[in-house]
This record gives sequence, structure tokens and C-alpha cells, in this order.
Amino acid sequence: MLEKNYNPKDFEEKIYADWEISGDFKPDMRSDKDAFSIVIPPPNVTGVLHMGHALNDTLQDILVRYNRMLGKKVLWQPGTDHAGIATQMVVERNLAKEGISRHDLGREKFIETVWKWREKSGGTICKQLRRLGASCDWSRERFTMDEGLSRAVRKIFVSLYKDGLIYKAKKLVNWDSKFMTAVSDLEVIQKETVGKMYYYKYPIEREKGEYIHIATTRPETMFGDTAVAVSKDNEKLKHLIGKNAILPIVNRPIPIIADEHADPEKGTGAVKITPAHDFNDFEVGKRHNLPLINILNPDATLNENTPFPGMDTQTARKKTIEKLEELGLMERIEDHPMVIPYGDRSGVVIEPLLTDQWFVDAPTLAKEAIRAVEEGEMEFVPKSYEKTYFEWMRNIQPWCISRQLWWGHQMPIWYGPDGTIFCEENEEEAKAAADKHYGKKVELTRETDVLDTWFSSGLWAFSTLGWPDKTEYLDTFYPTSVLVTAFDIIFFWVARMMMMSMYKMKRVPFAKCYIHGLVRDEHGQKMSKSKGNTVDPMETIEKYGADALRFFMAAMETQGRDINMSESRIAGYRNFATKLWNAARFGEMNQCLSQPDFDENSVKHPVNKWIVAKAKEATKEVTDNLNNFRFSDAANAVYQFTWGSFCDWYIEMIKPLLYGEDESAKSETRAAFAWVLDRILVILHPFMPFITTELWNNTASRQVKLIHAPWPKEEKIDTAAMNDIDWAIELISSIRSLRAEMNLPAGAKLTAYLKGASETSLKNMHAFSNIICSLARLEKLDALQGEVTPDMVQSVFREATVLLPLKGVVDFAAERERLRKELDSLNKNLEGYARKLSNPSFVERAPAAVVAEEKRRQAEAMENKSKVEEALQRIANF
RNA sequence: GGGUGUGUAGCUCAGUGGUAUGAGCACUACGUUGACAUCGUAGGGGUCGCUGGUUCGAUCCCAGCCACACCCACCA
Repeated sequence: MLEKNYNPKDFEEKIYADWEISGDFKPDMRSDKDAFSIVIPPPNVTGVLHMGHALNDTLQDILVRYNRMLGKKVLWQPGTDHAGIATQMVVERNLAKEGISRHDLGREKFIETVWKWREKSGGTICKQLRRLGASCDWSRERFTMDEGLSRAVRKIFVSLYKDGLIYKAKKLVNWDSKFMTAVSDLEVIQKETVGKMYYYKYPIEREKGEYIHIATTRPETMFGDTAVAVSKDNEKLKHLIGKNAILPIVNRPIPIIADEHADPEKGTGAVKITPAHDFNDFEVGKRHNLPLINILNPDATLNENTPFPGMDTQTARKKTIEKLEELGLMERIEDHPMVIPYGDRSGVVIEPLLTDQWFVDAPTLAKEAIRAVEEGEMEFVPKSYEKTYFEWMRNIQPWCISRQLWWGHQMPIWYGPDGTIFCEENEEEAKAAADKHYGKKVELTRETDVLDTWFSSGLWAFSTLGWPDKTEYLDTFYPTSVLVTAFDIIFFWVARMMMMSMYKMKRVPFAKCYIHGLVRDEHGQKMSKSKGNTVDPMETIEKYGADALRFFMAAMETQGRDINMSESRIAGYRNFATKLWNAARFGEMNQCLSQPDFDENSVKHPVNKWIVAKAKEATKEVTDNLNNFRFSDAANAVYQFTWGSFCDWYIEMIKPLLYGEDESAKSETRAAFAWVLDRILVILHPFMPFITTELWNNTASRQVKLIHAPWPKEEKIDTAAMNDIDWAIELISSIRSLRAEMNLPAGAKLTAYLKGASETSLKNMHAFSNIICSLARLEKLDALQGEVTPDMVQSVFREATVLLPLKGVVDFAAERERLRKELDSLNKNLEGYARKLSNPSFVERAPAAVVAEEKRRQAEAMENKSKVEEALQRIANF
């Protein structure tokens, strides 16, 4: 017996454990059906589940469960990401509590500590994914730092290096002074701030009283200036070109050069050029062969190339200004809106810094990645994201992959005594290569830099399947079927996976890429810890059940839009689960048992025929929409059917049958009920796996587990049977509504009321009374088939127009006006139809079906016109 | 500066070239009839951002405008 109340906590975890223990998430490798695979976007090993994961993983689980029920070989490959900076940060923070820094431990010990930490705390998010119901094959769980994946990383790295696609270069990079590492462009967040613009002047060499006026937001960088640029078209300043300015305080002469970078309209028209600390200036420096002077230490304090070694930039800025003021060179300071780059993890200002770093030749790798999308080998859903992807890929810059961290994949690079680079997959090979190169044994030192986390993530689609080994899984599941991810990760991950996969596998990593939005708070604000508007999915699950949260995510997921969190809506879907639970209880109480040999096509009673047809219609809608990644439409179809058709109408309509005397109708109805409930459980299962499984297990003894139950194949839908009752429902609804409008006493029979009505009104209700008779039949629910026709319902509406004014409910004049307007509009339409149909080119050239449709519409409009005229006629009497 | 998207009921959002059968929540009235008050029945509530154009007909297509959001690049 089912419990009286739906209480998800009673069974969700138990059911999940059963699936996992029974190996229900593992693909059936012996099956000859198609493969379907998804690799999970690996959450950070430090992560805890947030609503974004809940959305992302719910969508994947829906696809995975649906395809599993289609009988395919399904693999959902799970795992976590080592998340270089994030993880190192967490562990360092823990150490700091004990007063230890990573430098106290040393590299090796520190890495050991990270591994230990991961053992202990790294599994949180995977546990939480289980709670959500994610049907990943956990036996295949991977971690980007696993030996297998690390091997893949080394192999790709060496291959890229040997193909000349990875190189070392001294370049200006984004430097994070907190972690003291380079970061990629993507890891830099630009933030709007109101800063200051400083105006001051540099004296001109050997020309007393002559100055060049400079404007800058960062005066302290002047010690790295190696030129001042002006535009050659700048009439006011071009006479200075070729002369030298004297850099104050340090009294270093620097040339005044002509460069198009200097915009005469901006600032003072003259730009100080600091090639080692500004990306634009770096380019100017290259054009003019300027020296590069680095003025910063790795921790962003000034170095010995400045008068203020060891000082942080803010203090140095003040000092510089003071000095300039003392020298009488400072002119003014203004507020200035500007954008300052910050590290996305560290939150500190990112400094452009000149260092040796390693780069991937992204522009070259991007070519194939672009082509694959252009030629449709990989499709974005929604398609509009293609544009974003192309835009980024076509303007891609070399990707800085080296990080001066400890936690991550150490680069497979060894240096010989003279600095010669040996890039091999392991130390032995590097040594061998070095021996060969030098003709003798030499000592090698390994590069200490580690790789950007996204380097290993880029290989995820094939490294998790066993590459570089040839494995059955790689063979079966690569390329994967679809990648599901949020738009903010397109550049970080999707683009890199595409590049890496096209490079090494020569095939796309996934056939489709479904992009969803972000989960925001209920007012559309981005969720963030600092705003305090985050909602913890675990708490939501605790309160409403995982099914309710999942269904919410599915029902809200319309392609390409962000989702606003709404607790009331989640509660609504919990209520939906309750509704289904109670419907199942109703079935149980009425002995509606699933019958194995039941043929749903053999039902006789109109109500049963109707619900069977409706169930098939809903199935088709769910199927079609899931095939097209239309999650909300799919979820709504099953919701509407279950609540709107099955619970609201079917159950009410079969009560007289179940409580009645007709035994054959009764047994047919019981079986039909059970069949429909089973159907609901099947098509709802991908969305609400827990409650459906619980009901499946408790309403009958089953041959198959619901998780493996076959998804219904395409079915013929008896539309005639469906229409009969659909019309009846519309009819009943309209009559109920009418009753309310007429203020009938509660419980009064409409027929009784009509008996008491005046002759005149009854006269006008000829058609209406027909419907009342139909209603009477309906309530008995016999001989229903074919009794209620669209015409009857039409007449209800028509007659209502007349009836309502009678009772003073509707304003007569307004009603007349409305009808006149309708008549006008119909006349206009009729003109249009007539014109179109008398146009020879339309009649001759348009497809026959279109012309027929036009004629049908014309006929319909004519009919409507006469009805409206008739109504107007009648209304005229009142 | 470049790009993308959004503007529909009180709120959050679906949707469509043919009178908006819109959904959930909120609201109002009535109702504890034997699945369900985590419920039922009914109701109120919309100039579908503004202005033009195409069309017999536009909320939907096109153009312009207004407002908002996001992404990319830059600002000495």
C-alpha cells in the first residue's frame, strides 16, 4: 500500500542506492543498439553543488535517462577537475589556519597535502550529484590529475610541441600578483571603476622651459617609460618628434617618437610609452625597437629599476606624485572612469608583466575547430551560439598555458645545461634525447611551471574514455553525442575541446553542443555569495525533493534563456508530484492493476478511448520535444496531461464507472487506468526519476525496472476518440462557467433553472437546451460517443451571447458594439479572401492545398458571419 | 566602440501572421462529495515597449526609436 502522503525523503536516497548498486547506470556493451554518450562538465574538485550544476546536470540526466529508455548503449561519463588555482587556494587557506605557507612545505610536500585534502573532501560534489539523481556511471569516475589523464596531457603536449604548436616566448602576459602566476585573457575580469587621471609634464632635453604634457592613470609606471609618442598628424606637438624628453626623478632621456597609437584627441595628445607594462605600449615598443624596462617584482611591488624598490604600486604612486610636485611638474588630477583588470580567482589587480611563458598556437588550432562547425560536424543548440563561437575563434589570441603554480600538470619539458629544451613524455625519454643531443650524459632540470587547468579539460571528451589507449569505450562512445553546458563556458572549455579534439582525434568531441543559461535569483539578479542571494540546491531538495527541483529546471529551460529561481514554482512541482502520488493511490484503492496482456487499442468505452489517445498524444509531444532539446515543452506536455487530463477529468469521469454496476466497463476501466498510469511513469521518468520509480515498484510486480523500461515507439493516435471528449470537456467547462455567471444557487441543476425561466428566454435557447440534454447524457457517461459535436459547443458560445444579457450580467450596448466590430472584421477578412481567390496568379500558382485552405477559411468566415448576424439580430430585441 | 539578447497578466516567464483556449505563482469568491486542502470549482486582471512599413489582417515579419540585460575589445 502506498503511504497516505507523498514524502520524497522516504525513498529518494534508497532508490538511488539501488540503481547504483545494481549497475543500472552502466551501458549494456553487448547491445547492438546505437551508442549515446555525454561527458559531464567536470565540476571543480573543490566545488559544492550550486543551482547552475543542478540545472546542467538535470538536463543531462534527462537526456541520458531518455536515451537509456530508448534502449541505446548509454554512457554518462562523470568526473572532476583538479582546478589548479581554485584548489591550490583552498588548500593554502587551510594551511594558513595552521600558520603554514606552501613554501614552508616545499613543492613535493605541498602537492601531497593537496592529494590528501582531495581524498578527504574532494568527493562532496559527486555525493550531491547522486542526491540530484544523476545517473552517471560512477564506476568510471575520472579526475583530471589521474595517471591516465595525465598521460594524455603529456602526450598531447609533446605532440603539439613537436608540431610547433606550443612554444616558449617572452611576452607581456596577464600577471596575477597574488598567486604569482600568469593567467590567460579569459581569467581576467574587467571592472568599471572611477579612477584618477594624472596630468604632468616632462622637460624637453636641452630646451629650457619646453615641456611635453602627459596624461596617465598610472604615474608610477613612468620609471619604465622608454619613449613618449605623439601622432605625426598632431599639428601642436609634431615639432617635438625626434627630440628627447627627460624622464623626471630619474633624469633619463627618452625619445619622442611618432606613432599612430597616440590619438591627438585623447588626453594631452602625447602618450608615455611603457612597453613592459602595457599591451598597447608593448606593440609600440616593438614597432620602434624600444628597450623594455621591467619595474615590477612578481608580487607587484616596484623593483630596483625604480627609486622605490619594494614599495607597492599604490604607495609608489603617491610618492611619485609627491616628487613630481616637488619638481613643479605636476599639473592636475581629475576623476576618470576607467576599467581595471582583476583576477577572476584572486581578486587582485592584474598587471601586464614581461615574462617567459608557454603558449599554444591557438590561431592555428582554431582553423579546424571553425571548419568543423561551419560544415555542421558540430552543431550548437540553440544555433545562435555559433556566432559567438565564430567571433571568438576567428579573433583568438595565442593561449598562455603556463602557470607558476604547484598544483597541476607539470609541463613535460626538460632543460639541458645550456638551456636546450627537451620535450618528451617522461624523464627517461628526455634523458635519452639529451644524451643523443650532447653525445654524453648530462644533468637535466625540469620546467617547474604547470599547465592551465583548461588544458587538461580540453582533452576531457577523449581522455576520460581511455585515450591514448585504444579502448572499447573510446571506440564506442567517441565522438560523444552531446555536450551540455552554460554559455559562460563556451570560450573556456567548448572552444578548447574543439581545438584539442580536432587536432588529435581529427573528429569533433561531440556532435551537438546544447547551451543553457544561468540560474539567477527570483528577480533575475546573478546569484552570488556576496549578495547573499544564493539558494542551496541541497536545501531545496531537502525541502521539496529532488524530483521537484529537477522538474522545475526542466520546465523552466527554454532554449537560450536564463532561469530565475522561484521557490513557489518548485513548491508547485512538488504539488504536482503529490497529485500524481494521490492519483496512484486512487488507482490502488480501486483495484486498477496493471495487466500484462492488456491491449490499450481494444478499449471500448469512449472515456477510455479518449485517455488512451491523449496519453499517446502526450507521449508524442514529450518524445518530439526531447529529440529537439525542448525541455520545457516536453516537461509541460507531461505535466498538462497528467494533471489536466488524467487527474482533473479522467479520474472524475470514471468514478461512475468504477462505482457502477457494469462489470465489463469496470474491468476495462481499471486496466485502462493502470495502463495510463504506467505510461505516465514512463514518460515522466526522465524528469522525475524518483517518484516514478517508487510508484512503478509499488503499483505492480514488474518484469523490468522503470529505468530500463522501453520508451514507447511511435503510435497511431485515435484523434476521433480524442476529439469527442475534448469537446465534451469544453462544453462542461463552458456550462459551469455559465452557471457561475448566472449566480445559480449552489447545487442547482441548470435544467431545473431553465424550467423556471421565462418562455421568451427559453425560446432563444433552443440550441442551448440541446446541449443541456447532452450534458445530462454526459453525466451518465453512456452513449456518449458522437453525441457531442463541435457544432453544439459553438452554439453554447453563440447562445451565451444571448443568454447573458438576459440576466443583466452583460452590458447590452457593449455587447452589440463587440458584435458589430466582429462583423466588420469578418467582412474585411472576407474581402481579403475574395480578392486573393479571384487573383488568377494565386489560384494557378499557389499549391492546391494552400488554395483549399484559403477557401476553407473563407467558408468558415462566411459561416461565422451569419452566426454573428444572427446573434446581432437576436440581441436587437433586448 | 563591436556584438548578442530581452521588453506579453501583479510577479516570473511560455507562445503565435488570423478574435491572446496562455502557464505557474499571487489575488477574489465558493467548496472539506469516498485519490488529493501539497486540493477542487469559478472569477478578476493584458493598448503583447513606442512609431512607421509590408499584409485583407501584425503581439508575431521589416525598419527606426526608447528602455534593460549580457558578451567582447578599448579608453594615455
